[in-house]
Amino acid sequence: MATSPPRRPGRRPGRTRLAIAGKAKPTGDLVAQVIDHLRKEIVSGSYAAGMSLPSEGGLAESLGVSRTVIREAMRSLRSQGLIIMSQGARPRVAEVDAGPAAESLRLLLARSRTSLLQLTEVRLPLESSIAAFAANRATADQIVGLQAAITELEQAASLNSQVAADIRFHDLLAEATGNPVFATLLRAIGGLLDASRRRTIKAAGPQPAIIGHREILTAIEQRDAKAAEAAMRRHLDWAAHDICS
Amino acid sequence: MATSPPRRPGRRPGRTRLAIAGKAKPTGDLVAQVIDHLRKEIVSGSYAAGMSLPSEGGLAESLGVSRTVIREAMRSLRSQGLIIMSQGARPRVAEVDAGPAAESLRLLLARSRTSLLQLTEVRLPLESSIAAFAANRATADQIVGLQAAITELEQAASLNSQVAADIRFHDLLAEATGNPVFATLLRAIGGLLDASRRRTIKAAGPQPAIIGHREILTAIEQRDAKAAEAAMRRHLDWAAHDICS
DNA sequence: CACGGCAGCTTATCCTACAAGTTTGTGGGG
DNA sequence: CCCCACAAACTTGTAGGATAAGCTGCCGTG
Repeated sequence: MATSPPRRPGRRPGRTRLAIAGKAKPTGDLVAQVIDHLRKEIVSGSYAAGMSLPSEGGLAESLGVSRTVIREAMRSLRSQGLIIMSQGARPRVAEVDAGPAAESLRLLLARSRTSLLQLTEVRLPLESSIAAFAANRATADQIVGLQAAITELEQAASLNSQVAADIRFHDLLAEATGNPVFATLLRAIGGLLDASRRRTIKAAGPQPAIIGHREILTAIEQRDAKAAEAAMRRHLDWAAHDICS
Repeated sequence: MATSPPRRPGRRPGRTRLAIAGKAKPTGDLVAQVIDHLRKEIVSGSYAAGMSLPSEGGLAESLGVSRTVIREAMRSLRSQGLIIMSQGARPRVAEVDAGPAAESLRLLLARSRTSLLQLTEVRLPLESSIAAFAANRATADQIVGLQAAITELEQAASLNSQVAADIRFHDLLAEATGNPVFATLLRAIGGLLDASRRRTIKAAGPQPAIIGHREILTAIEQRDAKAAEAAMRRHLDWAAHDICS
């Protein structure tokens, strides 16, 4: 009727495209396109961590889709740990965090009924390599930090603080490799082993862990990668033995 | 006006709760509650894999929320790989698959600006262990599959199919460990190394890969874990050498 | 300058409508 | 009886508008 056609609601006919998408994307799934678009912007760094994203309304207008589509895309990105949303505030780009990946792994493992034993199997070679690399690369500061983590474990009174100190030592070790991939994978797997760690320390006390950590650190101080790896293997074998039995 | 109050739109006042949720959940986030609810049903097996879920409308009514909320929850579950949706069809519970978890890890690694060298450093101990475990556990069928993957690589004409066959061999190997955690981590890391694989095979041709794969498979057929691990180490060292230089 | 309050913006939820796809039931023909 | 075509019913995908609740920053007051 009017000069501008009133464009009734409902799915737009034909091949709808994002205003942004220069390349032809023959998929009819607008939400998926928006997810891809925003994810690329975030991963590439166009939207830096901590930065505020445009509002839903703004994105809807600039991408030429409805707010419904934007909201669904946002919900997906949020569940992937890429953005943080709270009512009233504009969505912000989340800091890089291994949490969502660990959660995703946890979900998978829960559904496929994987055992702690299987996690331990993966952890063993991973942490062994971590120990070896750390022996070659740990800086003096990092060695001091590792020492501090051992002291923390020695002086920890509660089970909670003991477990925390144990985790801290292993995290610092992964950091000392200078390779963030190790730290990431370790945290993803390690997060699933928290309950097991707890049980182990509760049953045997912190002493075995303290001894194991000391052996590992000694090998690292001597820059002996093989010894560090062997010490880590012994340390984890002890923990694994406790799981199986 | 009517006997039933017309319940105006907008956020419901006070503490809204899901009709289902028996336990008090003081969160005001309806979508999160629906996600939790459905996720529990799926993980616990109340909704078996392959089964159809109720329609959005049905869920909305039975949970006492609007279809908008259901849709956003579904979108989140979909991005976590728990359900599969397509227009017109009711959503179905997805089979257990490591894809989404691997994708999540891949996303994390992509954001943390890791180099190829760092990825290779992690890949080495991971794949070495995979080879060792596979040597101990591969079934006859899996060994046949590995053989087929090598043949596929030998007969592959295009670079694309060569790379695909290479990836396939490593994936099958990870599967042969019987431990899905290995497969998941490998796929997450491997996905980031595709470009590198491509370069390596393009530069050196498929022959070195074929030889490496054959050595690994031979060790596995002989159930020699140490030999399999060593063969994998040589195979990857060759590839890594190509990256660095 | 410090601080409280208000206005505007933004998200969270609800609703309705319609397009486009799938599933299902029905009827006819073999 | 079985099988296929076809239509009706159902379901998801998208648009758009409305209201409630929460956050942010600006401004005025002390």
